[in-house]
Amino acid sequence: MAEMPNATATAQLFQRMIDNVAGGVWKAGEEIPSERALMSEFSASRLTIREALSMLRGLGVLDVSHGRRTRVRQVPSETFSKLLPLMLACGGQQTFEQVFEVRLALEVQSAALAAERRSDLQLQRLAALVEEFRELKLARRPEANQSDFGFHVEIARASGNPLFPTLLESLTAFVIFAQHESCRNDTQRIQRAIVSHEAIFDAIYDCDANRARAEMEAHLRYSMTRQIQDFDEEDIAEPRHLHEPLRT
Amino acid sequence: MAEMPNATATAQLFQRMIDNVAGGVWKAGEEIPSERALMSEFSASRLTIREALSMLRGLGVLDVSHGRRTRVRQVPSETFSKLLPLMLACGGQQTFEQVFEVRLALEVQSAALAAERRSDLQLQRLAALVEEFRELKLARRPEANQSDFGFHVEIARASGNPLFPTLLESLTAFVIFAQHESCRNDTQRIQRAIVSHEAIFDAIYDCDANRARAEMEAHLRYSMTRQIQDFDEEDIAEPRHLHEPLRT
DNA sequence: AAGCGGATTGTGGTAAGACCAGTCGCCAGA
DNA sequence: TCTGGCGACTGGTCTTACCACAATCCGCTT
Repeated sequence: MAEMPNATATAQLFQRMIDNVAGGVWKAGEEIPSERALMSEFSASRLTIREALSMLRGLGVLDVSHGRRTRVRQVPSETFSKLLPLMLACGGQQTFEQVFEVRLALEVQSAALAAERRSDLQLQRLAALVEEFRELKLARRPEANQSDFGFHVEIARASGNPLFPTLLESLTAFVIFAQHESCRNDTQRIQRAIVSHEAIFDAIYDCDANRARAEMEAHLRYSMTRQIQDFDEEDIAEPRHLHEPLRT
Repeated sequence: MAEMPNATATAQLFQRMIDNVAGGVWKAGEEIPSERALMSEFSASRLTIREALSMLRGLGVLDVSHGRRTRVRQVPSETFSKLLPLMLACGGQQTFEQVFEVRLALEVQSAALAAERRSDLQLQRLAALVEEFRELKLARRPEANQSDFGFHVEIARASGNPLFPTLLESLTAFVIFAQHESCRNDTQRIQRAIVSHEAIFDAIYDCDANRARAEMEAHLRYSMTRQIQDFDEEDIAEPRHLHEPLRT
């Protein structure tokens, strides 16, 4: 299938292992052979095996811990969270807006889908999150951002397409800590945020895809401009702190 | 910055190196110290250093080759391409439709942005791709699919946001080989595909974001339904071949 | 017979040392 | 001045050994 005779042994192994995962030979959630076993299977030294495994581990594909067998991760989505800051560090500037644009594309679509497909249970969860957000936000608690995030992810989940919440989580993990630094909490913004969430919820409640789309877009565009504005005001001197490592 | 005393030495090193990259200590495009030097800097054996470096390499952050010093990659965006198939393989039963839905979200948005931001050079390239696609498609050449793909990516590129082409390439690489299997080339479809491309191009030419959005959505929705239809007809028995390893 | 605890076995984690193979730069010879 | 080769880097790979952790099994105790 793939010929790469002039690549290093580690790189070849890495590729073969990727094929094993992508091709379903190593299934998600299951154990892969031990390093000693892989040595004979791939005819390589343990070091080389471990290097290739490390690359997989860096990608978040493998779940490897001391004493236990190594397993294939079920959902390596948080890799995006690790990767995005690095991409942004290596890439160019103006990346904050770029992430937001992608987020807009995904969320507008997922809101519309959620309006069409949401289950009653998901509706209940959304209602609870709207309420929680309102209370936290009015109390000016910092957890409001987390709740905000949860609301958006829950909508993505309600779209019925697991790719949306996965991608959204990765993108938002990058954005979220910037919020808690720079989000100014004047009364007007708080009100607007709460009302927006309610409007989005209502549209999904009514199964009105177009309204959900429009409300979500309005909500995101507003908060995007606000945050970029705050960001520019406060962090002109040192924009790099955007790239601090992310914690969950 | 980050305390993790009970993690493995490799994991700690990995994190510290990530911090170095994200924090700008190791700048993009520049060389990092040699492995022997890192040994004393981080007080670890070369093996441990190399494992951590391998993880970075797996993430596409480092450009390391034999004999030369290791450098920080400028744009590790293609990591997404490696990662997405793996995510899809690990995530479960993603279907064509789900991938297509995400693609729709991204492409509709990027078409609108392209209409607002496209440069003249990009417009020329798009015009050439429209023409190329028409000729290949009318001749029923299989390269038409590649050209089709190129047209869509070029639009994403014209959005001015590099995340769009990156994500789109990853998603489409996943879908594309299914096309050349199942794409039926009756005259009606060929005509419609060509006209759609031209309509999208015209909207971008006119800088009409709304029309670009609408045309792109119509185009994708149509081809999505057609392909899913063909797909279901032919491949009911074995939908998993979606997960075959991907080649460029 | 059933429950429990420690020894055994297997796993990944780390170390040190050695050698191979590319790459680059310096320096001597043409 | 140019050019070739030699040497000093670099990363790539292997070997061997030992440590730490986890699970498992077996024999002891109850």
